[in-house]
Amino acid sequence: MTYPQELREHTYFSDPSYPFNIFRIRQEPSNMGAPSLYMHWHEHFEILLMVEGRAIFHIDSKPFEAGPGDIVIVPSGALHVGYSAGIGPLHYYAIVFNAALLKSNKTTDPMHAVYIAPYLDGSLVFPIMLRHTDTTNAVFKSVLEQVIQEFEGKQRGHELLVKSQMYILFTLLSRQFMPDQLPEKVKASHSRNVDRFKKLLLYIDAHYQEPITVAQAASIVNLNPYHFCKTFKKTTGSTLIEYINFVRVNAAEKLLLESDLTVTEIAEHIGCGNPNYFTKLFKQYKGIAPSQWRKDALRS
DNA sequence: TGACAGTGCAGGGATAAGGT
DNA sequence: ACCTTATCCCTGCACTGTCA
Repeated sequence: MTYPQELREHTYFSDPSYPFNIFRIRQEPSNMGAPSLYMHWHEHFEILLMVEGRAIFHIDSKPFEAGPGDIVIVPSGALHVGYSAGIGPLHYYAIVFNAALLKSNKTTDPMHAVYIAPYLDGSLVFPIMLRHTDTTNAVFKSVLEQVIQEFEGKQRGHELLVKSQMYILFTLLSRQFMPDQLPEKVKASHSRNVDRFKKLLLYIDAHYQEPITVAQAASIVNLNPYHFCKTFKKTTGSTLIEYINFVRVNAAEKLLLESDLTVTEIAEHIGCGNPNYFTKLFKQYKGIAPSQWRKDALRS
């Protein structure tokens, strides 16, 4: 089970001069709606390549349902979260890279300035969803598969080949989509709410051990509680309580793995004083009781 | 964006049963 | 004996739909 929580603030790049990484996310058959991608944002680009199963990704307020072969492009700085949309296994790749990977060292590179730079600095954006049924999807998918193969193969010089492939991908995307840009007004309409909620999510990450009410959360983002509930759901795809519980269960997962605390102690530690309720919650999100999850995790 | 009312469910308490 | 899990029941609050 992979919850790339680490993607949010400190995506792991083994070499700072090569800001590129690929995460393979595999999720066993679970209840529809099970979270598959921790809600997060970062200054990097993220491209999701669906392999198996179906998932719903909420990216800057908008839901996108994706199936095998679909490509999801998460723009730099976008708030995003993913949920399983089926009961079968879910498998996809998350390709994460910083704009610095493709930034030209040459200050006067007109081709780079025209075709690449506008997307790196955010003045232009690609469409978020590239369906497997789109005629051009196969080309982009093929490039991504080569990137994954090269990255996983780790042969000598793979860094340069991956970088070259990403140049090809950006250029092909730019060739395809540059004439069809979204108006600036559309982009601006979402950015305000997203920025507001980033502040709140930081607060929740730091205070999930404490009770957090809707009223408190609403005051952090300067909305009244009624309007807050709707806007939060619209922006993130989940309710406030669902999100807080998800953060708590993830924290519990870490404690189960890395500490000797009892289930009761962990329940208290994550702000869930009642161990009965904690067990119920954990099972709801993970499909298995906490003690059993610990046994399975330590065995494997 | 705010307010209101109705609905649903999160969360807690109590209890019992099973496992170590 | 202690810990963990499951189940039932109740209360209060979160959430939604609607209207202004």
